[in-house]
Amino acid sequence: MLDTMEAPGHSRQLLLQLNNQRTKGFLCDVIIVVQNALFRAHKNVLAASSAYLKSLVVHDNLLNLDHDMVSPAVFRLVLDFIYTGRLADGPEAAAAAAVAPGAEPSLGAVLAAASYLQIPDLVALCKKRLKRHGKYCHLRGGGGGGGGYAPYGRPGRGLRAATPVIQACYSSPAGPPPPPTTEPPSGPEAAVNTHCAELYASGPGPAAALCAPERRCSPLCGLDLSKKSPPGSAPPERPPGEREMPPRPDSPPSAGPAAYKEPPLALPPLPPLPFQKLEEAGPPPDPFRGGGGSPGPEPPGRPDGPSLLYRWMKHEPGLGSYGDELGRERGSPSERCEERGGDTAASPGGPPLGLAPPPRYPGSLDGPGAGGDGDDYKSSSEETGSSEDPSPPGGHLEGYPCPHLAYGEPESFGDNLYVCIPCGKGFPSSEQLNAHVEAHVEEEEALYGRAEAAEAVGKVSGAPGGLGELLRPYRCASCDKSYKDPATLRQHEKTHWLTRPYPCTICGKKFTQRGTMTRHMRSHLGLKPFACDACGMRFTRQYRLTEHMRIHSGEKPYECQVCGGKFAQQRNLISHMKMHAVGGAAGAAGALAGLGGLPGVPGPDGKGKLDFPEGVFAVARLTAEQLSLKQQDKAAAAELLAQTTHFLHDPKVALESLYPLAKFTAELGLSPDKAAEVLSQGAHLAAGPDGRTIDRFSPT
DNA sequence: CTGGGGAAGGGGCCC
DNA sequence: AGGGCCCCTTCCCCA
Repeated sequence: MLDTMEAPGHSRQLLLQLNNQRTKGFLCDVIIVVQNALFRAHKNVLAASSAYLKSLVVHDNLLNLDHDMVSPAVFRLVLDFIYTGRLADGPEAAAAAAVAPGAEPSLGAVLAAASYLQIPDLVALCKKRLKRHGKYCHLRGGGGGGGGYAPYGRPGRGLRAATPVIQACYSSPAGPPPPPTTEPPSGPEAAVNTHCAELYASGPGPAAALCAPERRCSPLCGLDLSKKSPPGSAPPERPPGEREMPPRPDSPPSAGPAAYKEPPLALPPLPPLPFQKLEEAGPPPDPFRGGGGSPGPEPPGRPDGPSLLYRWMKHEPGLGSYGDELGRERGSPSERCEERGGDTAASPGGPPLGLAPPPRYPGSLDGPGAGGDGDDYKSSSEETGSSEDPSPPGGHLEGYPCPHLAYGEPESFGDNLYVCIPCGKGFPSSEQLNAHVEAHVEEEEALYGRAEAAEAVGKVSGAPGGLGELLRPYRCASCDKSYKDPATLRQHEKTHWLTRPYPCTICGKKFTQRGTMTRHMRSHLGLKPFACDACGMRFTRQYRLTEHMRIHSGEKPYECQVCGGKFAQQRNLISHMKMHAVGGAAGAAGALAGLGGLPGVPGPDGKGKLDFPEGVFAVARLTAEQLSLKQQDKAAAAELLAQTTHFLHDPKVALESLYPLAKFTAELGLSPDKAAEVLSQGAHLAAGPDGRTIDRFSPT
């Protein structure tokens, strides 16, 4: 039997590694949202440290802490304590204050947070320190009124006016917070980015300023995904008596996204509200903060959402600095990777550097909304496996210019630490990567040069393409699609890239367009700037709100041409038509085609009225002629055939599905028999001599 | 249990 | 960058 032996310092070393990984975001599987700050951490570590967090991480990958209970600055200290066992003091706190004046958290606030989060060790530590300062008794004895913790006003370093809830929190450490007695912090302390593992949503305070690149607060910082609420889309006023929505005494403070959801009556048990604070922190005014409880006007000089987002994009390693900025910022990936390269010490026990396959997306970080998109992930990985993938054998990160972008931890690239996003090739030096990127730029220029040349030729000679070519002169070399302007073409061409240039920093999913990525990020963060005036429901997109408003107006502009059913959403009409298609392909085809005949209702291709191939009309004419129909029936027959677009592709199906056409043919004035005759003859004509369907007819 | 409808979330892509 | 629209998908409710 082996004697039990203990490696000295093992636990400390382990904690060191965990903290190291946290600061790099490596294997972080949970995001904690505190007001407008986001912290990344490990569920296991949180669960092992805090009973409260343990209860939350089981269910969510995104936790929202009540910032009345924990300010971002305080939570940073708490998180540091969890991962180090030390409570920052002295220089660190002073540094925090220097960076964000007023952000220096008070010991009382830390104690309150520790109590709130149920971290006994930290509670004990705070108490001990407070006693040492002779202040603990004050805290305990404080009154309930606002500013009741005046004893901590500004007693000294590390102690400043704390959050209004210290006392209440302290008195009920395990419970959820009572309603705040004063304004929640909205000042600079609301956004203190002092750690690498944080990123920020928008909000008052100098979050963006704190994220200056020189602070090297990457990988995550300065994220603003808020969005201006459109005029007239302001969140609705709540009914009297509901203006304040204090945390429910029986629920964790993160509960309650439905807090702004009307009506309160039929509400199911309130699900957690992971993002409410983020929404509040965003530009749109939120009446749910209460009339008198609004955060107040934004501090002057605060960067607006887009600019903040822009800055984040610009400074974020690997994020958004590619694509259009391919040439301009191509040095960035190198620098990032240099930084990352230095991180390799973070995993000394790990495998030696070597080409490793790209990491799978951390499933636990899929976050809300990722569920239905598994195929996207699949396709993404399929890209990697594509035969056209220029990646070297063994593969390397596709679209991971600098792996700490998403995960913070160095990946294994072998010597090729410098990775080109578009093609995924790795290079051993930034210079080589730059040279390679240069080639991409030249390719682009050559491409657009060709497009312009082609345009010029087309204009002069009236070459193939005619009007279309003139209207959309910028043609994609990969798929022959053409566009009006080079920017759109450039945008489109990214869809052909093997690697997508815009990865999500939370889940790693990659996108071809920055806008899509930021929209995706909003879904992670639950930012829903578009509110329905009628019911208060909020949406991530204006279009969704427009769609939603039809529920209230009763407008159902989309009508089924088969059964007359009306729909408020076009997508539901389309799915409805598929149901018809199950029962009769021709009927569905006719009905779908019929959409094209409805003003304002786009056809199944979604591009407006259908453009029937001239061949269809040719068949219709021939059919009508051969059947010797009456003149008006000829027109009806032609219309019938024209509407039945599937006819040309599968006449057999069309013939077998005549019945669903009955309604339509009746409207045309054709008897079912006559309609069947028309279709039958049309099918005969539409089929080639060998029985195959003729897809294209030349106009006669 | 199943199918259909209503409503909504999310991604792609063009303008 | 943002808006808009299309498509796919999911969830929920109800018959």
